[in-house]
Amino acid sequence: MKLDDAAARLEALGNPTRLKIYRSLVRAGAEGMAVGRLQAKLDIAASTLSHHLKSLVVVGLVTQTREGTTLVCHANYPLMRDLLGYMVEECCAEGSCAPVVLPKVA
Amino acid sequence: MKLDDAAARLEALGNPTRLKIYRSLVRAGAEGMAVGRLQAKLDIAASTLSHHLKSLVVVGLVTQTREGTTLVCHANYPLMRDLLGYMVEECCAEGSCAPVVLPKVA
DNA sequence: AAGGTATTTCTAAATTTCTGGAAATACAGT
DNA sequence: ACTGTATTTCCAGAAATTTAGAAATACCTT
Repeated sequence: MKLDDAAARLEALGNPTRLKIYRSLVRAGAEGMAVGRLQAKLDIAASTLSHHLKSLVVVGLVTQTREGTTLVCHANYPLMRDLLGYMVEECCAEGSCAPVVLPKVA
Repeated sequence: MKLDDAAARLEALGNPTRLKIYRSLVRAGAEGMAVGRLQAKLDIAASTLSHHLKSLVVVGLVTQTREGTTLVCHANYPLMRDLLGYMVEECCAEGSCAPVVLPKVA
């Protein structure tokens, strides 16, 4: 991962509302969560949520799949893993925040 | 760590210039790096650098110690560890980005 | 095609961020 | 006290973000 990409992803997560969105999607697990349910849960305007979701989708942290009229959102776990891996590799010193072990996905 | 604090720290790192600053400080290791050297290395205006450093200091990711007229900056490793720990705990699902092992500092 | 639900896009206003020149401050040495 | 180096603060402008109402679009059902 390039530094600029990492920064863009950190920026996407660096907003309380978007971090809540992302966390909700992580907790929703593999089945994900529809935009509408996300909106009810977080109690924000639909257009506002849509903008925030777009920010997360653009940087790849969230993916969306249509199911009829509803759009289901999913946290992109592998990308988060890569991002955390980048942070550990580039922004941690041995013996302080590292060693952080990031095992390969089976 | 609270969600709002995590978001604030991610936002601080979510800017290419600030991420470069932080990475430089990590690589500088325990002795840290003076603001002046950082400025020469990154080739940005002194006032711009000062603003970015302040952002990092405010959220606790960077600490500063005076040595005569020069200000030496240090990456706050334990806080980065906490931040990564938060991300793993709150924003990772078992078996996907987790398991990420964050051993305690000795 | 008509109607209903889900979501996005348009538009806009308030706020914040980013940048850096200029001036001010901090500290050391003479 | 004066000079010089290091850094911050003041100021300002351009650009981007955040928010959300209103209108538009997408899709399903009948």
